[in-house]
Amino acid sequence: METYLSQLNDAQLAPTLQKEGPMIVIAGAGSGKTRVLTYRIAYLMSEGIDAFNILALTFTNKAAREMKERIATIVGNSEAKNLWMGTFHSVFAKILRIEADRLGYPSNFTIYDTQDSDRLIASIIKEMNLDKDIYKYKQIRSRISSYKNSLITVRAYFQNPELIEADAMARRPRMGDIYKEYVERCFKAGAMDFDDLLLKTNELFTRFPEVLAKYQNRFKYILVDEYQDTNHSQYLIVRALSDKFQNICVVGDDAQSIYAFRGANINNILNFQKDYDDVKVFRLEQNYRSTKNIVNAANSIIDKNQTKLDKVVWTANDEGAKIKVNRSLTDADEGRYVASTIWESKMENHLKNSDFAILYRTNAQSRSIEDALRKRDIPYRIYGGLSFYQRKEIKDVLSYLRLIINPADEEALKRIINFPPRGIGQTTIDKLIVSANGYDKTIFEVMKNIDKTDVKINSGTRTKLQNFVTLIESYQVLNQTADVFELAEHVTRTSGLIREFNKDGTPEGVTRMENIEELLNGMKDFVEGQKEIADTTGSLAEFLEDVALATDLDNDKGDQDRVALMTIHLAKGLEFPYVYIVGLEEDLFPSAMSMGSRIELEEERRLFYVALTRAEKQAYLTYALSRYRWGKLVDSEPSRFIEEIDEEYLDIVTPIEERRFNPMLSADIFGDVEPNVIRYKPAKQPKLKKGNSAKKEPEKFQVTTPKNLKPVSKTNGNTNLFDSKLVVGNIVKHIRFGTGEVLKIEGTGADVKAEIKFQHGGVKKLLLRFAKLEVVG
DNA sequence: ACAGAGTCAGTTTTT
DNA sequence: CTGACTCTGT
Repeated sequence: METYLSQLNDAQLAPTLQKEGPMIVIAGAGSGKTRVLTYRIAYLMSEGIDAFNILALTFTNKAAREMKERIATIVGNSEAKNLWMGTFHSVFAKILRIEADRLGYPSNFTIYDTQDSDRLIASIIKEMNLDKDIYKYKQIRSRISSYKNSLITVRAYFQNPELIEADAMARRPRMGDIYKEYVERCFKAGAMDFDDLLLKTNELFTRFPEVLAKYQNRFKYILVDEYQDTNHSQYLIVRALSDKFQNICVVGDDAQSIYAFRGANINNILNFQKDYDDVKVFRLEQNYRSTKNIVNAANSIIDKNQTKLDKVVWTANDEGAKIKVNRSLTDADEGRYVASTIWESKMENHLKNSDFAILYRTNAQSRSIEDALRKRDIPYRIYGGLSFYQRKEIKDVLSYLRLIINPADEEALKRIINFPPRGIGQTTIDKLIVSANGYDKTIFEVMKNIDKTDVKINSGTRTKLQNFVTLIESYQVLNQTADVFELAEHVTRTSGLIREFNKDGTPEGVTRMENIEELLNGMKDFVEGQKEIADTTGSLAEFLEDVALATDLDNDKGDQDRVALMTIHLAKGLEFPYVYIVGLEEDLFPSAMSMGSRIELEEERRLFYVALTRAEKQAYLTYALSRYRWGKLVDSEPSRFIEEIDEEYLDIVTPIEERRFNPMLSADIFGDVEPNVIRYKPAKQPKLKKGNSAKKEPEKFQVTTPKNLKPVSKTNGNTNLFDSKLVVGNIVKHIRFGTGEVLKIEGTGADVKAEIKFQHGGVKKLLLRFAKLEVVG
């Protein structure tokens, strides 16, 4: 039982055994802070503290799950189950469900994701007849989000002349009105956005001292991981909950604070010692993760920052290989370099794919890397970006389920009221919204009582509306008896969703079907998982909450051997033997948006520090001299961060120019491994006039798409445009064209190829049944 | 109501 | 380069 403590060094042991009082653990990268947190909880429990009295707030749900499992092996499964662990958002969503009625919310409130918020804001701006070029919904959303994170409610906003002034100066005098309307509409829809989960928790604790007392008494011991990334709202929650017993343990690293953009306040960790009396301070400075080269290089970077706590990270590990720095001509070359060196080191060292991670600053950068990995047949998995639950078809299914639980959910309703199409158009929906606002009812209620209202909608459409209401109500009845999986299966079948996606048998529709299938499988797992875990209900409501708050990382079962691709932000807390940091170019990393101030630049530098310290054995830094941005090749310069590393830790490898002509490393020898791209040669070779070879005019070709064939791809919901690539000689053109349209191209050389492809779900697919090349002239 | 066709603005980073 | 929005005609 006590043996686990022997796995700790002295520096780790001290905070682990510190049972009571406020304490902070300043933990350098790779210094074993998760281990300290885990063992401290296990230790508290072994000292007789009830698991019910411990609350641990982690950065991801996955981290919470893993810690819980580890603790279970030490103290036993049944005890560990009683621990409350999870992210701020998931823990307080649970508490809010219990206490919802005090705040006037239903306990089955919906959680709006960013997309839902965006759509609601966009529709409010439209309803208010505001100029959408001035009132950009994304900017509005981020303003609202930062208000909420700073606990500026609508009322507080209107009482604050400075804020009103600032928004007026930004040519957005109606900002406060939008904010007010947004909050009211969310409330009416029984919905909370991500920020509300924290804001409403604060509201709950301030307005109802007896509720606060209840949770203070319950959570006598509180632990917070990644404390440097908490925002003001989270800070206040922690303060309030820990106020009575002051048994608060925060762990973090100021050098890894990278979430200022979502309100994280680095001062929370810098000032912790001022917030509580007699704070015990612990430092973990020995790094167990990385080689000396990596640790020292990382130190040399973070040294350039002015704002930081005193701390020296060191390691007893081997010297290790130097950090490889590679320059490429283009982003595609960069991808090839990454893919080929992964391939080589896998061969040489018998490594797994999962030993490698490729980290980038922006999600858009994954494309060129993916292409290169695919050509080498290296399996990979992308984390983040457009997550599974944000895909159109998945959100459609989920919207039906959301509406079953909470018919007030306006965004879910708007999504599916006419999908699949049932003859309810925009005009009708607009009328319903206006009427709902007028009667102060939800849209669903208006529809249900359509005959008692004075809405001007003709009888045909009324019937359609009533049919829709009846459909949803029949699902609600089924939800009483069926489990999540059975219900969802029934819904997808009877709502017409499956028919809609299966309709034309397009590859697009097929992927959508596969995704829906995957969702249903996930539900089956969920239902079966719940049978084993006693403390959860396995209800639809619970499933939807999991889905709303789960990240890609949380869902990763880690059972597949794949190279990991993700943003640096997502990589925080993870480690990999081999790490590539790609796109180290000025304006990209550091981001062009962050070069305005020292504060922002220092955050970028911390981000780079986080990236580098993910590596255990070997780090690669790569940059390209030019890169495609918005379809245009743009020149770029190496990032200043490369120069900031002490040169003694670097190994500048062969420039890519020499590599790209090495056939062994060229992608071409692998042939065209994208089976979905087919090259066409013209049926007739263009004839060159004899004796006239001195004057080789560019030849003209044209591509015709026959009118009688239905397009297979749609670039958006209602248009038929094909994205195609035409290769004529060495001219490559990207063209978008419609059915029956004629394309004219010029080029030299007889070898004309037309690649016609389109994209869906991130996978390039072929479309060519109707492509025909003809030679003109 | 709806499909087709044309135009336009956008890239940090996430719960 | 791409998705989202707008305009047009049926």
